[in-house]
Amino acid sequence: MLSLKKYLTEGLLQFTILLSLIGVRVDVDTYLTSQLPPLREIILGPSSAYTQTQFHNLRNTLDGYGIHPKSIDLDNYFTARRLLSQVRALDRFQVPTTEVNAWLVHRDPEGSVSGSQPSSGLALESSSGLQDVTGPDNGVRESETEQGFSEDLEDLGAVAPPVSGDLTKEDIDLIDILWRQDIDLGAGREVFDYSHRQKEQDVDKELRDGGEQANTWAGEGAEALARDLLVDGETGESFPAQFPANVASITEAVPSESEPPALQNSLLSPLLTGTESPFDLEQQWQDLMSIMEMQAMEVNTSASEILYNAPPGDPLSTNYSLAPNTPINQNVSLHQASLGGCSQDFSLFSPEVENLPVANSSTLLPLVPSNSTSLNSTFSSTNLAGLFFPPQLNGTANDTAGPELPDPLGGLLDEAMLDEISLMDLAIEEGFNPVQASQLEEEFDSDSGLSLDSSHSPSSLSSSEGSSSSSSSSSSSSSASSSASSSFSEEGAVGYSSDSETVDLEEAEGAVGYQPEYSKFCRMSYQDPSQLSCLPYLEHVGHNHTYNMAPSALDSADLPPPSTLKKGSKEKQADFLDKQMSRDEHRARAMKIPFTNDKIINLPVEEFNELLSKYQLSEAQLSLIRDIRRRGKNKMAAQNCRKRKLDTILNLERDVEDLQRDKARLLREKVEFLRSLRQMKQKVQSLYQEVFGRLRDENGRPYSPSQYALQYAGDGSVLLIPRTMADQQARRQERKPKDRRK
DNA sequence: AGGATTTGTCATGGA
DNA sequence: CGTCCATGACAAATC
Repeated sequence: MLSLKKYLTEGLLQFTILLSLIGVRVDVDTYLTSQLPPLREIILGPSSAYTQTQFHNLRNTLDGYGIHPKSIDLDNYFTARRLLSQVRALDRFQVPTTEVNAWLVHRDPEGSVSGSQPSSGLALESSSGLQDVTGPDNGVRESETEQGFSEDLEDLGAVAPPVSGDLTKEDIDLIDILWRQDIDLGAGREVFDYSHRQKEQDVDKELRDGGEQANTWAGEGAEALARDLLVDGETGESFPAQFPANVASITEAVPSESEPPALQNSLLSPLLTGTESPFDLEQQWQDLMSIMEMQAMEVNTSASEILYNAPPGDPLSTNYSLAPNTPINQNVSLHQASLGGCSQDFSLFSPEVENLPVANSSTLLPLVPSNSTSLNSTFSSTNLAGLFFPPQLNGTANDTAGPELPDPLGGLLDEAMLDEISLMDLAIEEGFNPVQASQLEEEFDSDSGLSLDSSHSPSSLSSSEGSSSSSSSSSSSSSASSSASSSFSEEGAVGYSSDSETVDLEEAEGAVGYQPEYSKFCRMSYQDPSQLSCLPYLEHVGHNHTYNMAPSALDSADLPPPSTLKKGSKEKQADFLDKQMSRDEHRARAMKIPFTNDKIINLPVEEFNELLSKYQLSEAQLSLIRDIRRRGKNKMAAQNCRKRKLDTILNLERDVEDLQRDKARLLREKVEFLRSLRQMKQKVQSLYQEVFGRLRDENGRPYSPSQYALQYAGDGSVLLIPRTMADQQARRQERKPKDRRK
């Protein structure tokens, strides 16, 4: 039965922690404060809450070596520590959300930049990037955007934020997912802008010059593309069969770029390097922002030259310098914008271009001529690839390719972030209501972690009480353990006399006995006089809860009734001292016990027996002495026990508060995260539509959204594929996550 | 007077 | 087996 109690207490505590953190719906505070019988009774109830829990065991086995196992204060300390660590562990478990949230806050287009991060300019860039995205006149603003781009580079370099070194894998995964959205989108868009313009020119020339389009591209540094174009036999679409040869020439301009084909890598590289410490999220975001900026500007050689002239030591410059030069497929050059990333730093993709699956599948229209063999492995390592980017083009497909194309991004987002979103949605639908969210936001705007305490149980002690309790507990243990050797006043009340006999006797005169108001201040500090320090002037007050008990038969002989009316001060003093004495002390005096109750009680057994042997004591005396010892020890034990109970309750209270704080914080973070996610989704969708709308087939006609869809491949390329194929791939892709989840 | 709280005590069980 | 300790339960003292 006892073990069951212990189990219940401990288990329920943990269960409470879990409930409050897992189930948003479970409100521990409600259970505790609303007096719902079951939980409250179990946790705080008269029996189980007071039951000694496994704290001892935990402490002794984990980190309690060398410490007296029965020290109350240590109970408090270790319990608090253990529970706190649990909470923090849970918090750490939630870190992904936290980290991502912080990151996303910066990209808030409204410029709601968290104060803790120094990238104030970033939000502005973000907004401008958005404007560019939606702006109808991207091409017109060529020059200014160009300038802005270079400025951006400087800014980005200046704002490079500190690296958050302890990102967990979940962090990185989530970040990468979000990163991919924007990167891919921004990339695709930027390329499309360029492609679009190119297209318009080239189409005209094609009509005029026939097969001389390659020459047309020479000026743009893209002549090789035309060479490599393949014509899809089914659709008639032209697509690059392999990576453009001109990339090499472009990369030459990059100081530290050694591998020419690394251009394509830049799209994914920021993500892939998420696991690499030196690359921080802020940087990634800045990259993304800059890419978005780039999409509004004209990509031409002059711009590239400017960029390339950036100091070689500037990593940002080198990173971004690649983007303008991106070779562009005349049909669909989605990938170029995505190459704005840091190819130099993250040349993860092998230069050797594996033959695209596209080549095998004639129906596929690879928008990006590049594909990398190392991509799949790299991505699988980040756990992202599977989610977001199907390893191979024909091997996987997104949900995007719905028959009626309404949400082309659905696949990108819904599938890629299936896990996260579903979890969050679940949480939102089940346990999270907007009212709560807004409340949370309001509460946390005040930056007060304790804002939830308004609903706190009235029984909760004030912090001062708690602190006094804990401080008292620390000193009481020493008292309990060392009191054996300390002198004990025979006149003082057993258990809470001062450690000085003379002080007790002489100064107790001014004491007024039990004073409840003081006892409340010095709660739980009755055992050790030193604990009265919270009220120094009470130090000498014998905190004796003297009973006005009727003298027992033994006492009656010797003890004058307290009501004896002798006016002398001596009498008064004796009277008072009598009152101060405990029953056992009266008895001891009555029986003429030759030593103090303090010794009787606190002496070790050997010394105690030694002491007894020194005197010739009657059987009654011996019996009384043993009773006194037993009762005295039990009294202290009872005090310790009650103190422990109280500490346990206080700890539980504190734990509940902590959990409430954590829960509220997590909820707030979730809200912010979802908000950012929503914005991202919208942005991605608009970009997708814009990109798709700018696509033209070889005849200059736009693709029908009902027949084609853009697909994001695992290597960062974007493909234009027929809907039917997209459907198939989507179906195939649906099964994968389930398998993986097993 | 009576409820609530504090404290001491006893019985019991585990170490 | 004796001792010590923890704790539930009870009662007295006190507020």
